[in-house]
Amino acid sequence: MGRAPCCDKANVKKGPWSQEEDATLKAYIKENGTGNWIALPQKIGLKRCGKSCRLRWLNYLRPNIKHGDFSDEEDQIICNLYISIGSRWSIIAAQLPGRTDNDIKNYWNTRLKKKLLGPPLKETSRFSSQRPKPNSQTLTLNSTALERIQLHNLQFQGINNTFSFYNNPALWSKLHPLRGTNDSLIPTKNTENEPSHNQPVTAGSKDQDSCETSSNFNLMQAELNDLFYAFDEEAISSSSWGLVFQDYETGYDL
DNA sequence: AAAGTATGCAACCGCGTCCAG
DNA sequence: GCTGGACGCGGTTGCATACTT
Repeated sequence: MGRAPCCDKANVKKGPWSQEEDATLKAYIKENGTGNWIALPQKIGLKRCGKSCRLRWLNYLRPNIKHGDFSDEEDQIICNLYISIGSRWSIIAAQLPGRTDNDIKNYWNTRLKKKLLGPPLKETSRFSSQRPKPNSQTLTLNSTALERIQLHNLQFQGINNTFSFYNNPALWSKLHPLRGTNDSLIPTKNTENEPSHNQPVTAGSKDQDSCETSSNFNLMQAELNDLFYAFDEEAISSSSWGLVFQDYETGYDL
């Protein structure tokens, strides 16, 4: 016995929304606000699933939704947060006013990932012939983990680049918007007695001109430690992980 | 110009979480 | 503490459009 369906699938319209449907939904919410999404379609005579109405409202109809190209700063924020917390799009979206999680997810999967990492890595003969093929679950976990490591590696390589994140203190506050709160989302290895590097980094909290490369390096090292602790223990310890770093351009092992 | 392929994005699906009863 | 309904989220699908051959 499974879960009861949220709506009568047979009598529900699917696919793109018409202007009339949009107008009906918008007018109702403007008048009454959002409430019970499941009951809403019946109230206003829409042959839509309540979840579909919610999605349409959140992603397109609600005020102040920003569509169109992402700025470089938004790219940077998405990239840094993806490294820090992975594919938690709703949290990432919360840091980008006007952007929706769906928008960011699509943007990442279709464009930003390619822009930063290059085209998808083809399976190498080494991987396919010498390593046990991971099951689909570990494959999914690994690809996300691997992307994050590769992105971190790119930032590492860019340490001497004036425009890189690590040499751009103005962006630091954007890296850890969740830090500085008591409910940090990123587990760290710090014990209570150890000095914590996991402190909020805020732009202007120190003399930006005095930020030497070495301190940036320390920051980066600390973040790399955090990164590994953020991964599933299973992902790190699994012998089936097949972790080989490869250059996306050349395909050579790093 | 037509067919095939790639890309981008809106929308759907299923599952985990939350919370009232 | 348990249960069921609703919500919220991330992954996936499907379609329209753009691009290539």
